[in-house]
Amino acid sequence: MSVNRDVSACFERIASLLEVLDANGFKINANRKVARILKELPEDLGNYKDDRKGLLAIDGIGAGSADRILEFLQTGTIEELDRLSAEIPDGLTELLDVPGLGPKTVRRLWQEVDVTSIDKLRKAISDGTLESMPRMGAKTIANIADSLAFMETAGDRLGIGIAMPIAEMLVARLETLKGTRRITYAGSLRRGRETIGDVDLLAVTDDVGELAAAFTESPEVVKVLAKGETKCSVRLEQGLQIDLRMVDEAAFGAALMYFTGSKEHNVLLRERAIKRGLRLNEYGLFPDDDEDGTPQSRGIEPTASETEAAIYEALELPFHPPELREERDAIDDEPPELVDVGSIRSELHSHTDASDGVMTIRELAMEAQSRGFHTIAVTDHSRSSVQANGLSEKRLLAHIDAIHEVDAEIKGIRVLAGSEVDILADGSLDYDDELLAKLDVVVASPHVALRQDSAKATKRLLKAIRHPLVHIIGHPTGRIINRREGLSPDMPVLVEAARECDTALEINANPLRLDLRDTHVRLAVDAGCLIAIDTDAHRAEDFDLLRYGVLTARRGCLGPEQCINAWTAKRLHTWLKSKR
DNA sequence: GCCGTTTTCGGCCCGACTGTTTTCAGTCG
Repeated sequence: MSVNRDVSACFERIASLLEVLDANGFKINANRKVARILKELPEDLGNYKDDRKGLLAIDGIGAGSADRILEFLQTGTIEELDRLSAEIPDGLTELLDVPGLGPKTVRRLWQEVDVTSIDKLRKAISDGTLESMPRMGAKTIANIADSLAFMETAGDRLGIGIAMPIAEMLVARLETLKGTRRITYAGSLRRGRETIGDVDLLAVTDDVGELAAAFTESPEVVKVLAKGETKCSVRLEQGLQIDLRMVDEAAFGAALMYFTGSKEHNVLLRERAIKRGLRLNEYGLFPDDDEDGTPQSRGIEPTASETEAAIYEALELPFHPPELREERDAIDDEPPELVDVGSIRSELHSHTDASDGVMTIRELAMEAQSRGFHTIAVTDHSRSSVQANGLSEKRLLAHIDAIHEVDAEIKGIRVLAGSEVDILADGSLDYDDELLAKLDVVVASPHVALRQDSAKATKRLLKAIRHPLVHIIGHPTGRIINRREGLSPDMPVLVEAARECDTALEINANPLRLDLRDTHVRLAVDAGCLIAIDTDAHRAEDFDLLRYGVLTARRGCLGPEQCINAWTAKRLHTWLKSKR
């Protein structure tokens, strides 16, 4: 799949180069859109080598892009990219990554003072060259210097597992202010994306001054980026940017919709509004009278504004849950029924102190019961996972007995004996079939050889999927977000085999993993696969991670029918036994 | 560059904030 990434990077670079050259903005956007599409594409672009028609069938890819993709697949390069690169100094586009520097400024830096890289920019600040430019005052220069310093320490986008608790902490604190009537988070966090660039908070308050002050003076704030009548922005210690927008109660729905995004979803909604003689902005959906100035500033009554549902309805569209507001989600498609945290009734992947967890079997079972589950599967590591204290065959046999004892003791929940069995590099499993057959649940997961090539990974996982004693493939790619790419198997092939063999694919809910990822879930759901959502709990509080898995599932359109954790005990146990 | 339930040409979302300059351009989301 790295070819997807490579081609996507080419289009992103073409867009940046065009931007600095002051090309047509729509052309720039079109190239950037193609870059996004290719980055998210769950199938390997290599499959399109002889399939121009297939490329053209993808929304957003036209003849020009299709030809350039094919050109890259055949020659390893794109002539247009080489040509544009030759026109522009090498380091110039990296200047676009400096917060506050846009294409216009970068172009001026290049042409007026020969600043063509971040290093040269630093020098131009320190030696005073920048001050000589028109429209380049002391504040602007100080902001650029600050951005450069920030870039040195800033890392990747934050994982949702870090950003969500921060957002919830801020919401809980600002909620207690006297004037605050409502406050919630929006943005990519509300859409449940696996990583978060910045956090958007939306509030209704009777006292703008109080809320703005409390927000910008929060102890975690290291820099106030903006502080206006309706919008404040700050940066926290972790490098995370938080935007706070304050709106009128009557416009809350429109604002929530607007700040939840995605940007691309908003654009589609606005275009829809225009076609219907309406105008949509963060203040509401208004009749468009073609006059100058914003409708809200001219006292025009909105057609809808108080709730998101009212706006979708007025646009004659089905309501879209936040998780289905990405660029890939068609706006006129009726969203299917989705799983939610309340519909999850079992946990099928968990660890005890027999391997690398901290709970005893009994503690684990009691915790699962307190969460309202009808079934908990105890799935400690297998013998090859030495670092995780994996169980030898002998220890596993004793463990199975211990699990059965607890199952007999505790009423109200079924405690199943299972194992998280390593899928070895060649696709074979870490225990022999005779032992696997004694287990109620087999979760087979890759833990080693996670850098093997795509073809080998596909073969390896196929073998595990087709193994008649395997119920679930745990964290199928083994990726760790921002840290390890993991395997890149041919997903369409895997999901097809999983459907045929009635083997479930796991969404590992740990926010560091979220594996399957959302686009893979969508592929698996469309193929008719069974999906498990498991927390991979090692300690009691890990059960709280379930929500991240559910968000990912929802982004992949997973409904309760295809999610084995949402099934009744009877149905789940019948399915488990069908593999015995 | 892409797209079509008015279009194969002519459109392509909308507003807030900052900084620098007196009316707005640039950036961001």
